[in-house]
Amino acid sequence: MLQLQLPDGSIREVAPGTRGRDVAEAIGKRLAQAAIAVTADGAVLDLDRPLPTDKPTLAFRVLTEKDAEALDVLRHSCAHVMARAVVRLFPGTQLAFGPATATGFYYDIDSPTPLREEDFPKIEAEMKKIVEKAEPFERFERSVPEGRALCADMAQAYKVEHIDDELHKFGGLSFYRQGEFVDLCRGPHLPHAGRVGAFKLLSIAGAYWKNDSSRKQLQRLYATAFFSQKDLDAYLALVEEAKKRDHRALGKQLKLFTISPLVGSGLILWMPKGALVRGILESFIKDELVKRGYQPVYTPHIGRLELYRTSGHFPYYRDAQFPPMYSRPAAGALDLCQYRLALGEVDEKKEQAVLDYMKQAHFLPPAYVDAPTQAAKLEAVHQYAVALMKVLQVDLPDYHKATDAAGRSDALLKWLMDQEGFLLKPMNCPHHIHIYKAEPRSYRDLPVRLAEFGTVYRYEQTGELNGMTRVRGFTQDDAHLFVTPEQVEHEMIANMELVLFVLKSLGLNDYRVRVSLRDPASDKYVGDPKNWDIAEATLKKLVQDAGMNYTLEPGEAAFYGPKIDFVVRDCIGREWQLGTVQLDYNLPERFQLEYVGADNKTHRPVMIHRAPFGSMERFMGILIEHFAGAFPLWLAPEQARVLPISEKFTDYGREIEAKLRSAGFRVEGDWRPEKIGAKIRGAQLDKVPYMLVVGEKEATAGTVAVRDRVDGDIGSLTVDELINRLTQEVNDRTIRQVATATADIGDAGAKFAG
RNA sequence: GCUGCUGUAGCUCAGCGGUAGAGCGCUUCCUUGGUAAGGAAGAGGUCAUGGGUUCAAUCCCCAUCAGCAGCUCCA
Repeated sequence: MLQLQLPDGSIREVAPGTRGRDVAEAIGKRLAQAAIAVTADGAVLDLDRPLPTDKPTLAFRVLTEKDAEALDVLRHSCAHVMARAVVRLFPGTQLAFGPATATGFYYDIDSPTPLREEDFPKIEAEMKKIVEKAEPFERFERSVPEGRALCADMAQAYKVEHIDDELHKFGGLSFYRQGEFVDLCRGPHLPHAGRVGAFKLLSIAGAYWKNDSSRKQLQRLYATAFFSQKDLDAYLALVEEAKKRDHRALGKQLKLFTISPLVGSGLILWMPKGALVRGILESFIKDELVKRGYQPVYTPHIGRLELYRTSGHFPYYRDAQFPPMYSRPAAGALDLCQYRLALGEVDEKKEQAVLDYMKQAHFLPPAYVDAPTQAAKLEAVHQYAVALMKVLQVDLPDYHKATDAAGRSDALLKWLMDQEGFLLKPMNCPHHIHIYKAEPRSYRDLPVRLAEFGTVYRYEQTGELNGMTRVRGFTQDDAHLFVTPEQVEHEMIANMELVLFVLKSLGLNDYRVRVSLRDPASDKYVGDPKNWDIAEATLKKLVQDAGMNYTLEPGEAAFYGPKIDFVVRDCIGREWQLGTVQLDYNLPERFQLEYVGADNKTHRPVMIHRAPFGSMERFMGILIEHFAGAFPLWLAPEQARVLPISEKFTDYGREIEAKLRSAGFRVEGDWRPEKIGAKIRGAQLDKVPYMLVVGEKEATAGTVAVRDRVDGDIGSLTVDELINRLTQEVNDRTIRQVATATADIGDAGAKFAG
């Protein structure tokens, strides 16, 4: 017998082979009718699937529409319904993956006739027919060879490939049949399609097969489903609400920032109001840094190429940087040849990256694109380099002596190192390193903490650019700490505390902590693995000791070291890295940093990179959404607006404005010949924290009628009382209003694949 | 970068193979009012840019630029 422990704690004994549905029926008829699926020890199972017997006791629960897991089941089943409709309407469609997501589901498909959004009504109509027929989802199992043959019979090439790549490792395969539609799938599913209450197709986009950009791009059909139309409508309304908070829309409306194609995409122009907020944030953090023993420095926006060759940034992120600036034109062209030759034999993906880069730089050697092999490509580059050198009268005997790509690359690089070349700085660390190096350092000087609002430039792919959150020029509230190995832990903790202090000060309490580690399978990381081990162990210990909720994420580390990242979501559910603290044993090595220890010998310091805001641009973008544009008083670009009842009180209003301004507040007045209602509406829409209504009564009494953005009319105050109130609120950095409802449009992970 | 969609007044958007419309905003005038929209008049557009098709293109086709959604990437 099998023992089931029900949620109320009671135990129910059932025979082996009993299905979830049987138990639900035994408990009650209405429960059986409402049942969607069951859970056995947390695993969700179909109603008609026999309960597992490998353990004598199971925690058992019947899932109904009220349970969150049931919604995932519904959505996954709806994905099958959608796929079935698409296959009916577009014969020959190949199916890939179709999982439920945090807010809906998608199905990746490859159709001979690509789908378009105009097809949505047709697909939805077909889905409706399927739902109305309420056919059951029937599970059946096959051995791997049988299942593979079945998929091949159905001409589902992606399913076959997936079986060959992954699923063959498991003993058998499961399928679900619904009418004429059969799909390789792990399940679980609804008892029948009639349980799908409401659904809507949302969008269509490209997605690479198995998320690999070197593989074929499929069409991903996004949709969502709920048990009721009411829930669907509520979700869609929530999404609409959230979109109104989008920093790109609010930034425009509230005149915080703008982007001009003529200045360049991904380059933020901070308008006066946005600049004001940024300035306040900068002073806020600067004051905090000085208290914590930081030394502010300034460094230029560009640096010698050699600097970034040494740091590793230039070669490593070559195609994600603005092209280098050489004073001799020959150098620029030969630099590209060198880049190509240095890579030598490369994989398909890197090859594509090189091609793209050369295209972008308007440099494609003749015969390069058509060259059939790697060797032929290299030869084309070589011939081009020879021709260039001849025309530009560059004489490199070493180059001509070299017999292979590596030798030629070395010869070119040697020459290029002597050329004057600059790079827009992609990172601030090399500059700060040279401030460290500018004087001999003793262990007594350490930690040296150099801080700067440093603007860096990175050539992000066009498809990545996004408002203020992903840009090509941004300012980090950057600092580099040079510490002894013994100081690492203490300084790391201090910096995590600083990040937390910043987030807390702004009421950003909804973040997650990511410990970004290296991917053991990748070769992109530099430095001694031993140092990596030390660094990673240190970070793990820190977050553990701090009792933080964190996730370990291999593959997320910087190429020079692991990091602790603070990740927040925007209003439409996308995640962005804000604050970051990074531990680095590598750059000190590369730049030969030293200090003299108590033993009078030289030692190598350790570097900590950290930016509590991340970048001013991204932080501002997130902050706009966090407050829905309604900044707390200490940050509000316009803190109060004087609203005269009529033009007769303009003079009195001007007086109030002047008094508040001289008390240090950012105040404007609405002097238009409008009625008070219209002026209030304007101020509310501009999200001004305080509206100061002045008319006959106030002018006579020497007061102002204060209207609060949140609470409305709060009665009359004298100017002194008002100043006291505002001063208090600014000093406390009071946060009175935060936008809470985030529409989880983002994909927080697939629930049921297949 | 890839796939798809989009680009019309300062903003949000309608529109059509026969050289342009609304609402808001702006300017001026009237109104001088008490806590989310008073009234009237007016200004404002090379319909993203460059080619092509056509008697004729804002509309159809191509390219470029820019934006949006997603994928990939992110020091």
